[in-house]
Amino acid sequence: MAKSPSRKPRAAKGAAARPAAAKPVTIRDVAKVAGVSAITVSRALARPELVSPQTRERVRAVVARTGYVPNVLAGSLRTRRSGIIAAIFPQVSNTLFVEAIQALTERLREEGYQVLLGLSSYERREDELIAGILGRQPDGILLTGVSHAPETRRRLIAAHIPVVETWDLTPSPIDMLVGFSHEKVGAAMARHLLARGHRDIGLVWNNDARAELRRRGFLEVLAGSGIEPAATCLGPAPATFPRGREGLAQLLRSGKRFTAVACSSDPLAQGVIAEAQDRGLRIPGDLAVIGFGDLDFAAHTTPALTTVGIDKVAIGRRAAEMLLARIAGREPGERIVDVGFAVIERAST
Amino acid sequence: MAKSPSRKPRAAKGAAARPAAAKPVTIRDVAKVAGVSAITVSRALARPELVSPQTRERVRAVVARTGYVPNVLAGSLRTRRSGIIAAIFPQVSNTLFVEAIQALTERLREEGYQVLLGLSSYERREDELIAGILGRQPDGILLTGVSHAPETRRRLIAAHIPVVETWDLTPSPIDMLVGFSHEKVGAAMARHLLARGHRDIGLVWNNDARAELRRRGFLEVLAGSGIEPAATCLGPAPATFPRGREGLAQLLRSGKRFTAVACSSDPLAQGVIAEAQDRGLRIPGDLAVIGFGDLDFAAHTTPALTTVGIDKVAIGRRAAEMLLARIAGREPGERIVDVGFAVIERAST
DNA sequence: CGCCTTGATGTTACCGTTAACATTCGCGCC
DNA sequence: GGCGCGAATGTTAACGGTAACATCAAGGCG
Repeated sequence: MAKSPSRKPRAAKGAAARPAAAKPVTIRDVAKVAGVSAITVSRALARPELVSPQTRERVRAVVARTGYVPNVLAGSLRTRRSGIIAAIFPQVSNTLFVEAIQALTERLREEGYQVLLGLSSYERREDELIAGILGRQPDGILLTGVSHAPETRRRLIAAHIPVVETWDLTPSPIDMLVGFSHEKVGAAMARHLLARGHRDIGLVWNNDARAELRRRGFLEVLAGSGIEPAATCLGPAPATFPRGREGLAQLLRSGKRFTAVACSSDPLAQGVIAEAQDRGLRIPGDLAVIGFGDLDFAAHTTPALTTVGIDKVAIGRRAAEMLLARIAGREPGERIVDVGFAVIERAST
Repeated sequence: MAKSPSRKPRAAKGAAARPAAAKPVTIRDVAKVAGVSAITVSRALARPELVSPQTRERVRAVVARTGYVPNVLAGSLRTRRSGIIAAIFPQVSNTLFVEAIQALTERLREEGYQVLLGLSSYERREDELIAGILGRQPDGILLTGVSHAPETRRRLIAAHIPVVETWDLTPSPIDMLVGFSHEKVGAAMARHLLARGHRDIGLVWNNDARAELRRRGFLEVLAGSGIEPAATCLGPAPATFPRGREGLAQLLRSGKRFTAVACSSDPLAQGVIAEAQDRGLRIPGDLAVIGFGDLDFAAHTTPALTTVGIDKVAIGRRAAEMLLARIAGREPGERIVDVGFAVIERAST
């Protein structure tokens, strides 16, 4: 059997005239030039207070001159600290996540950690992704959501590193948790609409795991008043403006009557409003609309959007703090943090 | 040496009842259990075709049973291949970037590479960020933009790894390049408005480096017709819906007359439209609006937004291809790729 | 039948850094 | 003057893989 032609891991030496990747400068090269031992260079860079000022200066000069860049991989291997925190998100197209990522990254960078972002677009990829990432010896892991394959759980526990789950609540996290109750959010949205006198309610929703929790909370409250939603349009993530338009169009096509539409996220709500206005419906007169997320535009649409606000930055920062605490050997104040949420009443309902 | 064979002296501080981080399973542990040498385990996992089926199976079983996770750091140190591609972006809140990131990540993952995302929110951080990342021995780097500190250039060249710059063009990239001409985009936007008969034009723009290039192209074309913009509102990134509203409000406060507004990005344009409609202006009758980016909502606003479309996915994927080619020792087809753009005429102009 | 080839596996050393322990030296103090 | 001590620096040996080369048995072939 001839060798597969597709795989070519060992390319020939390639373009002959290539620079040939000069052997990189190592700590020993620097040491030799500076007339000290390797360990002294290491100290001068990592723990300068252990080295005399003159030596420190001499080493720094040589480093600058030679362009020495320490090989973090080698250092990590020896110290067993990679300086990497892995963060797994289902998507970065979701503005909510983005803000949390930014806060997390910022805080961790202050402490010298780098964030390795893993995108698990599809549920079943999460395990594979995490398996690959654990080999990189992260010092901590942040997960989005609380439902993970049992295999994933096992792996993470076996890895003996701090784990923070986010964006949701559960009484039994793998390790630590910072999030809020999506069911309560859904319930609050429903209560808000009921309080406004709505009885005929449509849903434009998407079907990711956490949105489904919000929907459950929403439906339970409705059911408590003996109400079923008039119509529901359920689509796949991500939730976008055009999907919101299409969602309302579908609800209207159903022929059912409704005076309010609840949406699983603000872009959907924005789309619903646009579609409604195009059809001459007045908001909130003819149709009330409520969203989720309080994204930047929510306060500035016409009419301004009633929605549910989440402190995304707090999630990112708290998660960072908890990981840092654990890494440092301290116990985090609480293992489970509920950041809560707030219904923000604006003009659209 | 009468040293006790016991391991961990264990810092006296930690919680007494903690698991004490059992020593992780190494390749030698697996080898011992499977009754083979370490290198055979290594081969069974990384290049199974070199190992007999029986051995392969035996090793796999032991790996599964012990939960062995190869230490990628150690492997990378020896092979000098980290399997990491670093990608530096100024922000992830920009949808354009997000789509490119996603395409890049996807393609690279197919080849077994992991993307290390670096966020250089502030210009001056880029160098620092890259310095830190180079120590992780990435196999390639993607940069956003083409203007970098000289120190950064030097470092990257010294690192002897493939570099792709993106989102812009320059005749002298560090290594490879895939982007488009922002000046031409600006010029095309201006030409579009001029062709529609507009002579009094306002700008709602933001001031990141590439937006400035688009503005320059825009102004040059106007100047070619002896025109200056009626008014300009220049704000900091990121470009958001509320900033668009505020932008138009400012232009109107200036008292200048204008029949069209050009925006440096679609969210700004959407905000401008919202503000205009709130003030009873008809679009495009009283005011024409053009944006940039062709984000998902652009085709679905009312009226639909005239904008400039960029093939973000192509940027991500081409960049990935170029890096992969270089890593494999092949020359990329072209070192400089212009993905172009297209003015998409819709109802708002 | 001996030589060469191929496939399967093993041995050794090394990747670049730093933990752990060792050494040296100067200085204060009894 | 001897001792202890801390500051500055050095030596050695990992960390956990895999490249490079070595070994060995089984077969092909003139």
